[in-house]
Amino acid sequence: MAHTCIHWFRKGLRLHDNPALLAALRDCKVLYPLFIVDPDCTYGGNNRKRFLLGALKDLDCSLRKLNSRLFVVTGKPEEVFPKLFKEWNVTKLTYEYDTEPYSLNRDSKVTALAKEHGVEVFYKVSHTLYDMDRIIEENNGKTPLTYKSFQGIVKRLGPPKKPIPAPVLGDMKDVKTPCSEKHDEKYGIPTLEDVGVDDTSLSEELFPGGEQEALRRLDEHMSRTGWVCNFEKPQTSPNSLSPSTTVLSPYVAFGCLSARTFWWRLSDVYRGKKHSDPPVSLHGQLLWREFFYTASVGIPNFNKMVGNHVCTQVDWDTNAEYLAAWREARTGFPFIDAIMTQLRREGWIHHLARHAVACFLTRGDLWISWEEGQKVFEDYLLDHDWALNAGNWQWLSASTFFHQFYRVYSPVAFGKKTDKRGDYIKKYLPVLKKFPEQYIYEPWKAPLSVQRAAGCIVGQDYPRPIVEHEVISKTNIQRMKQAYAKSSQNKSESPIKKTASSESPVKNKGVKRKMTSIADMLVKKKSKGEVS
DNA sequence: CTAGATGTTGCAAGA
DNA sequence: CTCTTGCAACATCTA
Repeated sequence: MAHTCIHWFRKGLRLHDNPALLAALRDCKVLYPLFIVDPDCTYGGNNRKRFLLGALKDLDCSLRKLNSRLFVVTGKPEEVFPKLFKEWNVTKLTYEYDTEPYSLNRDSKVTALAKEHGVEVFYKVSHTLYDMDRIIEENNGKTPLTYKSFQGIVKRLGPPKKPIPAPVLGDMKDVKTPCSEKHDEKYGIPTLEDVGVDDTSLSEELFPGGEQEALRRLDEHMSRTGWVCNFEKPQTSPNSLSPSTTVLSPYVAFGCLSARTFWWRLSDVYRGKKHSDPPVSLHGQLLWREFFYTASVGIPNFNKMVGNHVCTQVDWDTNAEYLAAWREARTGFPFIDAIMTQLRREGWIHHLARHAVACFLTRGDLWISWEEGQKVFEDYLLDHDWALNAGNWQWLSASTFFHQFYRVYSPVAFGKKTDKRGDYIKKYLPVLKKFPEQYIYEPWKAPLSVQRAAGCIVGQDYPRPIVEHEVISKTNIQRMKQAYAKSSQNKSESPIKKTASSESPVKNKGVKRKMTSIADMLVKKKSKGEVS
């Protein structure tokens, strides 16, 4: 059977370990590699858009080497596809499975349209190490809520699948991509300007998008054998002047780098050597990703507090002033403001730096909902990932997964552990550059003479702290205590209404797997047996 | 059922 | 400088 096939790139912006693409090549004579610029997707802020366009350019470049091209079309997928199905006489559509609610909904619509047009749909799980549904199934339909239990499940499932190689010219000998003279005009990759980005507002591109860049960086890191084997996440620094971790996360988030490729390359490095283990190792980091992905599939309303059964309900304040000060790096706490500056400028901050600012925004100081922080990170983080962002915000706000709310990060003390001199602060907040070490984390404590000598008066040139951390963090711990007390009271008074099972609803806080989604019902049947 | 250990990454003070 | 301890104190898992 020789199909005319569209391979739809969404995430998974790569040729290596792309089983749906390879499946398309196996039985088609005509291939259209497609990316749709979907107006319903924001693609985040300017840095994320630049990364995406870079990844698309790289993809097009790699496809050219296979005598093919990338077709970029703007519009809602459910409007784009019917036109393309007809225009190109399409008989098959392939894509990588995506578990985000928006994607599931979109894909179910597109699948229905494909059916109407007699187009066969085929997809594969390759964004994650495992099929999330399989993990939940292995756990008797319950979503694991601790890393330990998750590890146990994964151990029973065995190591993830090995990645498959990228297609080579030989795979293309019976496949053509019809390209007109006007390809660039009609289907070219949009410019930054096209997607509404003023490129003069962007700073230096530290992490260029694309599969080639991803694989180059992977090679670079994997050659540091000792470093990889000894890697322990909590020992890495949130405020080093250059990243203390791999920063491969943006590449994994966009699918420029396959998680399975990353996993097995790590296994190669580990082989025969003593090495660190999950949760702190690099393998452990990939498993954290799987953990949050699984939770995002199993827990309804995962990116919200209300309607999220595992999330502690907290009476967060609405405070536009505080939120803006946090987002715009003017809280008056240099460590917090430096981190937020790095985030906005460069699109990446260290995991522990995320902890510091997330705790500060929510349970630690400002008492603002983690959902607000989630939105800001969605805009700024190059490695933004729906499931990980929601999961980590719940963790840091001590709403879900993590419960030791009395452990509060200090916006002053935490950074000192790894950067006593405040070099990181001085890099991102040059206005404080001349402050002596003694006051760099709390410039408001410096005598006026010292402030004058540093050429920076607190209250004029740099903001005064918006809260008194020592006081407010103690108040907030009490507020958290109340929220916890209230939520455990609610749980014992009104047990969750799915009492069909014999388990106690209090103990069995882990949600039962939600009903099979519409997308599953429509799509999943087709590739049963292909997926796991 | 209870008691104790554990949980990727807290802080401050003191030995 | 590294390690321990008290601080106030959560849910979850295991014995």
